[in-house]
This record gives sequence, structure tokens and C-alpha cells, in this order.
Amino acid sequence: MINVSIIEDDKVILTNLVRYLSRQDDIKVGVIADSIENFFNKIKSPGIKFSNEGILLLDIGLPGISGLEAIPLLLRENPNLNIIMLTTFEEEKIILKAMCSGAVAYISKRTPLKKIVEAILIVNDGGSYMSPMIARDIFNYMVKSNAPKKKSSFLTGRQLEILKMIVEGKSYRNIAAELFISPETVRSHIKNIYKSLHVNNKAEAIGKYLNGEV
Amino acid sequence: MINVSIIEDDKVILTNLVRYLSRQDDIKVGVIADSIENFFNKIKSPGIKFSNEGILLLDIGLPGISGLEAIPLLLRENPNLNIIMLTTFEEEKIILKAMCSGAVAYISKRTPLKKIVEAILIVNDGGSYMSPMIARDIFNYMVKSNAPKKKSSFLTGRQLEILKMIVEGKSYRNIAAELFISPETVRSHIKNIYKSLHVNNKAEAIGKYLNGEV
DNA sequence: ACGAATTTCCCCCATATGCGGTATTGTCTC
DNA sequence: GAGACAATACCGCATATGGGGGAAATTCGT
Repeated sequence: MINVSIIEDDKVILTNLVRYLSRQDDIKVGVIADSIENFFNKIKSPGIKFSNEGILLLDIGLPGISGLEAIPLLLRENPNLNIIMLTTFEEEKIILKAMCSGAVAYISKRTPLKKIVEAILIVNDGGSYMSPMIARDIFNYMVKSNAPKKKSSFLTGRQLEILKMIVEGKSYRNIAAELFISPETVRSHIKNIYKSLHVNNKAEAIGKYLNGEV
Repeated sequence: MINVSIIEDDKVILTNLVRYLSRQDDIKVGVIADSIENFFNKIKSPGIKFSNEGILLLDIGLPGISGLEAIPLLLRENPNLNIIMLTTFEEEKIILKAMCSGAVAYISKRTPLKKIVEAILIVNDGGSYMSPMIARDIFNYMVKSNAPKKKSSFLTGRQLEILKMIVEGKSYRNIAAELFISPETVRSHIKNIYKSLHVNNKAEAIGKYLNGEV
């Protein structure tokens, strides 16, 4: 039995959700609220028992504290809560922010109720659900954030190999041993790496590497 | 009608896929191959027509050139190709790499054929499909890379201050000068930082810092 | 096949870094 | 007021690192 709580300010959507979810065999509708404040009041009141290990359907556009802002608050109190964001906005930035805040799934309110139930089951199973358009946005984001990194790479294969080992914290000596070359050679390579990257010490080189500037 | 090509070295899986996909109304099976090399040969041979605007199901673990390595090659020639990765490995790193390389969807081979067709339709529609477990991995990745700033911070304010300067590539001497303290003090702090972080050189400390582990 | 680029190796020398100690001062807590 | 800890500072020593050279072998591109 999956305990599903809901925070949603739109009466119509909320009613439909509660009605539909109540009919599902494996789902038990828990606390329902129309705002974050309201929700916190309810779960603190003695009459209501809130399962803090279940699933929370959370509207992103709430009056007062927004759903987005509420994610960290909710997770701090209930770290095992699985939050599924509900929203009408499928904008990339909001999605990314929600994901980074700790929500585990993201569903458009236009999604049929049946799919929402499916998402709940998936999340309960340790998975994560994304509407296809949202998934595509995320893919695009990932591609975007990684594609323009290939611009540079002034470095030769050997140099890159050695730089990686530097980043891993290996000493010249270790690198030399691992590559079966002389430490002097390693030093030479590193001098050249520094010249190519326009840096003059390990720290900056590592910084550039880890920032994808290599 | 969606044109779906397939590169997959496992005969059984390939046969099943082709048979099942052929039966679908909206799908036309295009070029099939068991390796990247084979695929390129086929699409270059005059007898075979390859729709470079369709969908390509691409196995990630191919002999010779791997599916992962092939993504950029394929996309360079056919920028409008939608690549769906097929794989048995649902490891986070591979997924991220595939996504970053330009694949638009990622499906486990364990996924039922019906779901694979669903994914093809979604991708054809401009969306993106991810198996739930993969989606969860991605969420976790996003969260990890942005949220966990609270976890650690074993470091005192002064230590953190100094670590930041280390990361910026400053020498002990520079740091000392900037903080109006003795270089010896800086050395002391750094010794303590290393102890706290369980590292024993700059490189590892910088790595931890830039990976958000501090 | 020739030159460019890459990879390999060595020298010297100054400084930086890592690790082992020890010690003083102030602050905070119990 | 004892104990813990942060911040300050110092010493010595071994190794690591950065910068300056030079030079041979190998691979690569055209």
C-alpha cells in the first residue's frame, strides 16, 4: 500500500486526483492540503498521521511558499519522502531547479490520471518518471552543457592521459611508474601541459580540467 | 511511417526486434547491422537506402567501435537522426556519457518490446524516453551535483577559506600574505585540512572541493 | 620522403609542499 | 576550571614541483 499525500491549490485538480487515486488498489491517499503552510499545520496536528516515507504529489505553483521552495523544507523533515512535482509549466529551467532540489519525478498536470498512477507506482518502486517532453528537455540540457566543452583540447593524447592522473592526485613518480616512462618525461609533459593551458601549477590545471575547460 | 534502423550484435535480440517492429503499423524497419563498421558499409552501398531522418536503435556494447563511440560519428553524418540507445548496463556513468554524446533516449534491453515501440513513437514525436531506473539515476546525478553542500563541511571557516585559495592555485605564501598571517600558519591549516578530508596532497583536496564533497 | 609534431629522456636550481613535531592564545562548553 | 578546539606560529627534513635549458627517437601528415 502506497501512501500518497497531495499539496495542490486547484480545487478541481485536487478533487479529481483524490477521487481517482482513492479508487486504486495499491494507493492510500494520505494528507491533502492546498498550501505548504496548510500542509505543515496538518501534519503537526495530533489527529492526522502523516506517512513520511510515502509519496508526495506537490504542485509547483502554490500561493505563499511555492512548491519549489518547499522541496528542501519537506525533505529536511522527511528525508525519505519521494516528491513528484506536478505542474503546468514544462519549462526547462523550472524542471532543472526542481530536479536539483530533490524531487524525484516531474509530471505535467495535463498527463492523464492513469499515467500519474503509473508514475506513482514507478516512484514507489525506486524509479523516476518523466513526461517525454520533459525528458527531452533534460537530454537537450545535458547535451548543451557538455557539447561546447570539446572546443578546447589543445592537449595531445599523452598529455591528456597525464593530466588525468595529475587530477587523480598522483605524483610524478607514480605516473611515471604507471606509464613505464621516466619521471623526467612526465615532468616534460607537464611543463608542456602548463604551457598549453596557460597555467603554472597543478591547482590551476586541475581546476581547468574539472571545469571542462580541457 | 517511422523509419527505424537497428545496430545490434546479439542475433536473438536483433531478430526479435526486427520481427516485432515489422508488425507495427507505423514502423518501417530500415537498415539493420551487427556492428558500426557493417552499418557504414551498408548505408554506403548503392542498393540500400538509409533514411537519415529516422530513428536508430543502437546497442551500447558492440564489438569493435562501441555504440557510445559511434554516436558522434553517426550524428556528424546524419544530424537529424534520433538515436535510441539499447543496453544491458544501466550504469549511471555510461548513461550520462551517452546522453552527453547526443543520444535522445536510453532503453534497457530488458524493456518489453511493447515499451520499446512506445519509446520509438515518443521519440518520433519529439519526446524522449527513459526507463524509470535510468531516470532515477539521472535525477540522482543532478541532485548530487547541485545539492549536497550541507553533508560535509568538516572544515572550519578559516580552513574553508584557505582551501578555496588553494583551489584557485595560490601558493602558501600568497595565501599567507592575503590573510595577513604567517606562511607557517597556512601550512598548519592545510595539514589539518588534509587530515579532515583524508587526503594527502593538493590535487586530491582540490578534487574533493570541486566535486562538492566539501 | 621530408619536415612537423609527439614522445621520450637528461641536467641544474630554486621554491613549494607534505609530514613530523611543539607551543601559545583565546573561546566555548560542560 | 578542566578540556576541547580553533587559530596562530615555529622548526627540521625529505620530497615534490616549476622553470630554464638541450637533445634524441618516433610517429604523422602530406
